[in-house]
Amino acid sequence: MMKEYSIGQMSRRTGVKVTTIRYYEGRGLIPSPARTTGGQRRYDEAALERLAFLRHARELCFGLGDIADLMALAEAPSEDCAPAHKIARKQLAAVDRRLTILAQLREELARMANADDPGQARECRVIEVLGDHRLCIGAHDLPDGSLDLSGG
Amino acid sequence: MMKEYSIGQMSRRTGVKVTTIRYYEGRGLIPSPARTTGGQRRYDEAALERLAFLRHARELCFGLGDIADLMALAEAPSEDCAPAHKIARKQLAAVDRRLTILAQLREELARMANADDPGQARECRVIEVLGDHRLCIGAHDLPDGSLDLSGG
DNA sequence: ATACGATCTACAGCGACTGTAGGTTCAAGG
DNA sequence: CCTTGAACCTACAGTCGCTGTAGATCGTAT
Repeated sequence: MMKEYSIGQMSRRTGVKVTTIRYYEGRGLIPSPARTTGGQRRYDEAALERLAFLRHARELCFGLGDIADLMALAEAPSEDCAPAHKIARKQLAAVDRRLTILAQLREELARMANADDPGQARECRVIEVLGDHRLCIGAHDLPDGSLDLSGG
Repeated sequence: MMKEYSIGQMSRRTGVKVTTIRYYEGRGLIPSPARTTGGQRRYDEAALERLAFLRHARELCFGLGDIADLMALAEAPSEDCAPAHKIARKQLAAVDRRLTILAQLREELARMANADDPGQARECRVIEVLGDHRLCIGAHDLPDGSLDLSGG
C-alpha cells in the first residue's frame, strides 16, 4: 500500500505551513495532489520530497522562480544540458558570495555569543564584518539591478 | 573637509537602490541625513558603512527587525550585554543551519556547472541534497513558527 | 450519532521592496 | 548669468512571498 499524507501531515514533516503549501500549489510549484471524495488533499512520498526541497531552497533565499528553475534542472532530460549548466553556474555564484559572508559573520557571532566576559560586547565587530566591501567580488560595480536585493 | 555623498552616490557605492535607501530611512534603519538648502540628502562616511552593513545582512536573509537588533548590538554600551548575547546566539543558530545546507548545495552545483560531460545532468542530485532532512538539526520538530520561512 | 479538530475556499493584510507620476534642485556648459 | 538635463524630491500604487481570518465542510474517534 502506498503511504498517503494529509496537508497537515505534510506541514508537520517539512515545517512548511499549511497555507503556504496551498499557496505553492496555486503558484504551480508543486503539482495538484489527489483528493478524497470530500475534497481534501492527499499527498504521496514524491510530493513530500519536492516540498522538503522547496523549503530548504527558500530558507537559502532562492526566489520561487529560481527554485522552479532548479527543479526543472534536476528533472531535465539529458538532451539540453546547456541551459541547465547556465542556471547552475548562476546559482553557484550567488551561493559562493553568501557562503563567504556567512562564514565571517558566523565567526563573529560565535565570538560574541560565547565570550567569557559579556562585557566585551563593546568590541563587537559585526558591523565591520558585514560592511566589508572586500568581500564583494565585484558585485557592486555591475550594471543596475545585477544584485537582486529583493531576496525572497 | 568631510566627504559628503548624494543618495545616488550612496546607491552606487553600496548597490542599494535609491528608493530602497529612502525606504530604510522611513523605517528608521538609517538616520535621517543632513539636507542641502534645496532639500536633497547628504550623507557622511558613517552612513555609508551603516548602509553597507544593511545590504550584506539583507543578502543573508536577515529581516529588517533582526538587522536593527544586530546594529543595536554592535553599538551597545557594555552594561547590558545579556540581551545582546541572546540575539547573537539566535542568529548564530540560523547562520549555522544555512551554512550547512549552502555548503552541500555549493558542492552539488559546482559538480553540475563544471562537469566535463554535460550529458551527466541526468544524475543531478540537487533535489536530494536540498531535500535531505538529516541536515535539519531538529528544526522541524519544534513548535509552530520556530522556523521563520518568511525570510526577509 | 455526535463532537470536534482538520480541512476547504476566498480574500484581506503584511514585510520589504520597486516603479511611476509630477514636480524641484544642482552643477556644468554656453 | 542663464539654460539644460541628469539627479533629486514626495507620495503612492503595485509586486512577491507569504500569513491570517472567516465561515463552511469533512472525517474520525467515541
